Amino acid sequence: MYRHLENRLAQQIRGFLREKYGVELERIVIEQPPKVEFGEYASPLAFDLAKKLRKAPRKIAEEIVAGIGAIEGFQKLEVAGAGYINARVDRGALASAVARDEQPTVEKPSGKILVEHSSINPNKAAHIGHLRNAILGDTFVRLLRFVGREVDVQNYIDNTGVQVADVVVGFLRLEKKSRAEIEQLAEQSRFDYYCWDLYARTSQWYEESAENKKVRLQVLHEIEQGGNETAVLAELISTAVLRRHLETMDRLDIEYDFLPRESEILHLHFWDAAFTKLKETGVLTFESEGKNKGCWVMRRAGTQKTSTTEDTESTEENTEEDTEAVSEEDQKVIVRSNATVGYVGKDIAYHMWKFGLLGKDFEYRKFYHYPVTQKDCWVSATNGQKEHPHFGDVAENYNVIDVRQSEAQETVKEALRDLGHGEAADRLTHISYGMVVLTPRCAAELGYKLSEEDKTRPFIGVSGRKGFGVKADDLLDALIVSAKQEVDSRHPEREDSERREIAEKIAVGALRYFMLKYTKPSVIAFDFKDALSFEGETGPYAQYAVVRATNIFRKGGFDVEAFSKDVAANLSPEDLSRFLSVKQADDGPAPTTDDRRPTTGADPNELWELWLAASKTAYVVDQCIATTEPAYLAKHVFQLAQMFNTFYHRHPILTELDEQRKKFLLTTAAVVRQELIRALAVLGIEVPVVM
RNA sequence: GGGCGCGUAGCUCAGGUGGAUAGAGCAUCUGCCUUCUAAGCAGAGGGUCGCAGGUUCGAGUCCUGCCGCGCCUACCA
Repeated sequence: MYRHLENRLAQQIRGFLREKYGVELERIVIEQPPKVEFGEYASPLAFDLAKKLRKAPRKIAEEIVAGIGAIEGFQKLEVAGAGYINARVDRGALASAVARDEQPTVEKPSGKILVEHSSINPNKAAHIGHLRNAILGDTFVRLLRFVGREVDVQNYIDNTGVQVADVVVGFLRLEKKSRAEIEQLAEQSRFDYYCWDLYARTSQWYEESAENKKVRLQVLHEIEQGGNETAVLAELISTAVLRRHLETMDRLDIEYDFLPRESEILHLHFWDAAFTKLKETGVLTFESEGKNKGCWVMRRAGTQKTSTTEDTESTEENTEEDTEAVSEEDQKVIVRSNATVGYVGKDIAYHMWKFGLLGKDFEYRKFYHYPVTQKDCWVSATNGQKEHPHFGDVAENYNVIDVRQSEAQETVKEALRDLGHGEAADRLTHISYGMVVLTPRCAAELGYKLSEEDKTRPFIGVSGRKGFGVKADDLLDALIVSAKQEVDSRHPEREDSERREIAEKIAVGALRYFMLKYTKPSVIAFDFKDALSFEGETGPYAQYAVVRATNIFRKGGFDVEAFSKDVAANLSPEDLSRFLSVKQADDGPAPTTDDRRPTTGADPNELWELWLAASKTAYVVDQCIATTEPAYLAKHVFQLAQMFNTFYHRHPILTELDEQRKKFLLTTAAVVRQELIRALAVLGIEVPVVM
């Protein structure tokens, strides 16, 4: 609603400027005033116009305000300071729209969106770094679905890489396990933990001798080739670990639709198809000498083309070596001299498939059934089921991958562009985010021995290879234990199973919020103290605000859901306006409020701020999508909860004597509660019945 | 060397396309549970926004140069 009004205001101003001054501004800058006393919107555009029109800003602002006329939904415009134009909305009308839950229809682009996230190597337990990825990705999916987009969630599984080979080596060489024994272990509830340790041990074992490292290459080769016992073991292990990852993420309400695996990219010859096209179009060039002799290489993303095919006429600058050559520095090897393709190459093929440009498709079979939502997650296969959903062929693609992959992502885009699919490249977005690292203190708490060098560092990187890191399930378990203690002491009368369920929701709320409150570029220095906190800017804080709102209704003998279903029925826009508008008492000082007993003379602005914040959710969601930054919504949820808590303290509702006012306060609580529940759901956070 | 990112309160972080008095949380200190649950509220202290220039009515925000930190820069995935 808030967004809607802003657009209307901007349009109106634009039209007026065109008519009155003949000026066309590409952007009408509208911002949110620092205080609600200044109105709901403010524009400094008179300052910009001052130069163009050679008039004082204040004068321009006055002319605009005087000449623009009435705007639907707005009370008036006014000039402030040296030339600000402040706009005041019709509070009753906006509040009424919020209460009616009016969502102005906005046209949305058509086409399916593919969000790829998680992509955890299936050779060990998921850790906190993977949590950030999955939570960021899942929240982005929820944001898109909130605005009505159709989304497919994919989780790319690299099941043929060295990481998997390492665990296979561990089982065969270090543990000397038989296939039957491995099968039995794979049945264990936390097989991924077993692999975590084994992977670290194997990595260490490689350091012992060059001989050991050779084993790794041999095993890797066998896996890639397929059709042998080693490949079967790799499949067995990676599938079991993958299943564990899905279980772990399901604990956080994170689901996937499709799991494309590298083994199928290989066996269904995706690369061959891509390679042909890449050669035809000259995207890849063969190096016949130099450092990369015998390789097929590509120009590194971001580097300049040295030769130009058409548009420019820089022939005079062409020197002999310049013809099609890319300097070695700027080369990215795609196909190695031994004719094997690197990971970027496979990624290019995969992305061609995503946009329906490869001319090939996976085969599919059901892999995992989500017990709660009853949905199925599909996996790629070489001979799949006949009936399956249609994946791929999407209009847009967002990849959630940490910042270290930025260059590789750019290379993929560059390849698409050079293949002549510029529009696909433009619709491929890398959602890049910073690493989750351990503070030295945290690493010490976990019992890791730090090298002298590490001790001087500000933080320690998580490393699966070294076994450094906090496992996702461990963190979640710790959060549940901590929440459970609190729930036990607060609600001893409830069943243990119910208390457990409540604790789980709190734990998930805490964890998801923790990962979302940092903006993407920020490196998260993980610390148990912060992550395990349920106070202040946390998920449980917002959940608690909702529970409190619910309690008002319960104690008052109202049915919240029934009341919330038709909140608007309680009050007319005029009633709302009466409670939310400041009496036009000529610019005197704002009435001072007594914090203790403000029941009668409350500041309408303070209540209005709460309603206004509640109206901004859709606006914030749009912003999150446009900037691929879910943290804004997390921030918004916290601010709304914070304002609600203040409101809650300042206005005892059930003891309110004025019936009309009581109804208004209840309506306020219902509206904010509803809005918080909705916004929390977009963050993937549910609210428990009690806390 | 090149590319990307970061540097704001003791700590962890917000500060959309330059705008009104730079904000939260944690930690510290002081109050508030016979009240709709204190996972809360009210208040206090705490800032040369890394440094130096520049652009202009106006810079935490934009430009340049430094300083410090991280990541990427493999015929590993």
